[in-house]
Amino acid sequence: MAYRKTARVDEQMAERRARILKAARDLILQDKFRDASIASIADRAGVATGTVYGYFDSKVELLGEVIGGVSQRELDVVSDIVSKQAPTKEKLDLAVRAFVDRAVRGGRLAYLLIAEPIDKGVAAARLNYRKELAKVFARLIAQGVVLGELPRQTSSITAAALVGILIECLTEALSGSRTMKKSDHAGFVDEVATLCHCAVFRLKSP
Amino acid sequence: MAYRKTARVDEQMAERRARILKAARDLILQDKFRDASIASIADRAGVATGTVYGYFDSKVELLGEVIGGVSQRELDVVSDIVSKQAPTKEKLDLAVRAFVDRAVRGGRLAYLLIAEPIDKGVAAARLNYRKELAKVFARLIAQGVVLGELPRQTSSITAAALVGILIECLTEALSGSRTMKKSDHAGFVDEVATLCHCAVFRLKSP
Amino acid sequence: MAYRKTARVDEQMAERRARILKAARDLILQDKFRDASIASIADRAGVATGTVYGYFDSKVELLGEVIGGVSQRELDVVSDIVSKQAPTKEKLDLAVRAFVDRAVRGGRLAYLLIAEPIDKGVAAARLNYRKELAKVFARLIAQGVVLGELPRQTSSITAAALVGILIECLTEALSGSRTMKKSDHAGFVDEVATLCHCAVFRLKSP
Amino acid sequence: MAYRKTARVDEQMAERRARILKAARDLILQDKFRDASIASIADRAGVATGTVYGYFDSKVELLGEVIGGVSQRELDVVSDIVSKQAPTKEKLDLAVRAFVDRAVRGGRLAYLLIAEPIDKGVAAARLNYRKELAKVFARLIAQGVVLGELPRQTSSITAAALVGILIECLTEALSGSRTMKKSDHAGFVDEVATLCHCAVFRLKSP
DNA sequence: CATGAATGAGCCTTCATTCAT
DNA sequence: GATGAATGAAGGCTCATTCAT
Repeated sequence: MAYRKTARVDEQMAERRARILKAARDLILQDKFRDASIASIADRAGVATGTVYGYFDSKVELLGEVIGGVSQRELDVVSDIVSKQAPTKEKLDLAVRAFVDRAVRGGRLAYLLIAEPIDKGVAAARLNYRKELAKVFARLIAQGVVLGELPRQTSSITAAALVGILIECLTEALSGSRTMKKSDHAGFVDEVATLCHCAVFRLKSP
Repeated sequence: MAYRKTARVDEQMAERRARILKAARDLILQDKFRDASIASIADRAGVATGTVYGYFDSKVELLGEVIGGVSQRELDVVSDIVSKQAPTKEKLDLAVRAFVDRAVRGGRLAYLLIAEPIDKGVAAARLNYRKELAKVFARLIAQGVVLGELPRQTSSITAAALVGILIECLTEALSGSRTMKKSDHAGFVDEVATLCHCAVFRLKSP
Repeated sequence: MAYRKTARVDEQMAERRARILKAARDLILQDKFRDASIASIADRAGVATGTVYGYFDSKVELLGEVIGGVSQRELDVVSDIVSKQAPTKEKLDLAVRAFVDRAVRGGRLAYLLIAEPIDKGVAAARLNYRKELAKVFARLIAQGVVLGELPRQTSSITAAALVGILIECLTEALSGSRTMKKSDHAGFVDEVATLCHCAVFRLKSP
Repeated sequence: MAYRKTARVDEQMAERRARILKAARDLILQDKFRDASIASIADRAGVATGTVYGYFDSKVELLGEVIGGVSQRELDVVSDIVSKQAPTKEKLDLAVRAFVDRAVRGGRLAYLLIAEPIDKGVAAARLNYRKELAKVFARLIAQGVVLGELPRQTSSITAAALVGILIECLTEALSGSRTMKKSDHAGFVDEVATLCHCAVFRLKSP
């Protein structure tokens, strides 16, 4: 019985943890960072403010985990594609399209990871996300170079450029409250994919 | 005598204004945005807190001017180059190199314009900076397309991509406290310039 | 147990709320309005400044409730008397005497409602109090006129005059720190009652 | 020459003093007390903030003199009437009508002396005004009693009542932004005069 | 004596964090 | 472990007063 009780308690706690994280995520997405006070988060999660501190050491840690959580999924998707067996060119194209697609569908989520005013300690999580994303791309590029599929280049720089292209184009596209039409969407994705392709292959005009 | 007195006072006030701006800039660069309280800024500038309000209407305005001041110079430099009479390819190359050069020399200043946690009201100034920069590039690209020097493309998207490339590569390069060696510097600028070139000319590998 | 705990907590909170209100009232009565800063009030109530905001949304609301609380009781007393079935003359006499009596017993409290320097937002509560009191009297007078017990007159003007008589006489009597002797008290109440009577019946000397 | 220079300087200073007082009065009348900062007053008077302190020791003293100045004229008018040789009944009527008339014409001026939120130190001036006004009436009443023209009464109480009637009726009439029509005006003055008459003669209905 | 920029104490309010229950 | 009221430091801003020029 002790076992079952503990298990149930663990379950409850896990669920509570998740509820708090979700509440934080929701608030950040809806109301901008600045309104995501511990009080609001707790309220939305249906727990007491003090309870939050039973699951997270500080606000910074909580928000950091929110960013981290959101980021990880994006990273995983891209990372999975990169890990596949396929020509570099194809993998890049797939990865970029997947990323853009998710971001556009996710709406303001991309914005959150990029441009939103943000709490001091949380900035680290955000920067880390970019760094990780760049790492994944850097791996793909380095592979491509070694395999002779790509020209020589500093993979970290190109990777950063890819992240920059993705982020800035997405921010530009998503920053307004306007939603993209389906037709626009396809064209947009194509252009961004082209830009990334060109950045990686670096064919210069004479 | 009245004249000299006024002149001297004006001088002093201008200097004080500059001191306050510099104090704000320094604090932002060193200690992150969040520590740039009016009290700290005033303290660092060697004035009383109330004095700050004699020169700026609010904290947002002050920080906005810090960003704006830094931004404008960059924008002017790039804008001037774009306005010249020369082939698009050349102008782009010059503009990109000038921008990167200034950013690298400016040290962590570029970082300020890009990735730093930031006050709500100040975010506007920062976003505005990116938008303005993108506008300048968009103008250049649109011209190039009309003149037949560039392939058809959505100038606003490419422009955003250029901003992304510049900002992200610079952030990557400057984010650490490490300073770049001179030899690295040249190579770095070359690569970024190449990336921008490729983004604009969009030559795709078969 | 949960019940008792909650009950006890509620009790404590109610007591704290009362303590804060009392602290505010005391400060206002003793030290004039302007010294009733949130800090002083909190200090006097033995709580932290932030605590005040757990019970009141803003300073204006707190001070408003101080005034309102005091006022409402007075209004209720007078209003109840006016609502009774009795000759106008008698009801007026009772109401006036009740009001004066309470004010004299309440010490300098009446002063608070009348003449004390006051915070912008709170002024509304005070003016409102006078207006409400005047309304009650106006109702009584209008009734009296309709019933033929009083001569024709503009009830709102007479009502205002009654409020003026009450307030000014009370202020005069209470403004000093001196307390009224019992014998004086009776005479004072009689005179004020007479004044109100005359104002309402308006018998002019030839 | 020394003499003339001094005289001219004195003249200038007197004028400046007057300008500052007028500026303060105007601001108080137009913008409510709270907006009458030393800076605004100085600005409106066309002098530097520091200059104000050459003519008044403190803000409290300045505002006090504003109230005092306004009050004195009212007091003088009433006092003059009371000092005349005439039946008490007549003098009271004249005094009351003069006071009400001036107040109604003066617009918000009466309100200023009565109900406006007010600075700590200035309250004294305001209370003093009421006290002085009451004194004048008390003198009239005491005379009337001695002369056998009025019934026995506590002159200070009746005097306070008169002040209350005047102030409250005027506040009621002037508090709105509405201006009184000429016909209303006459009726209003008549009623207030009647109320004061009745308060003083105290003829009670059986 | 006039000037007006500088001063800095003081105000209201917010909110991450703690801790008695 | 959950609760949520209490805490109090910190923040942005105002303004009466001072003083070097």
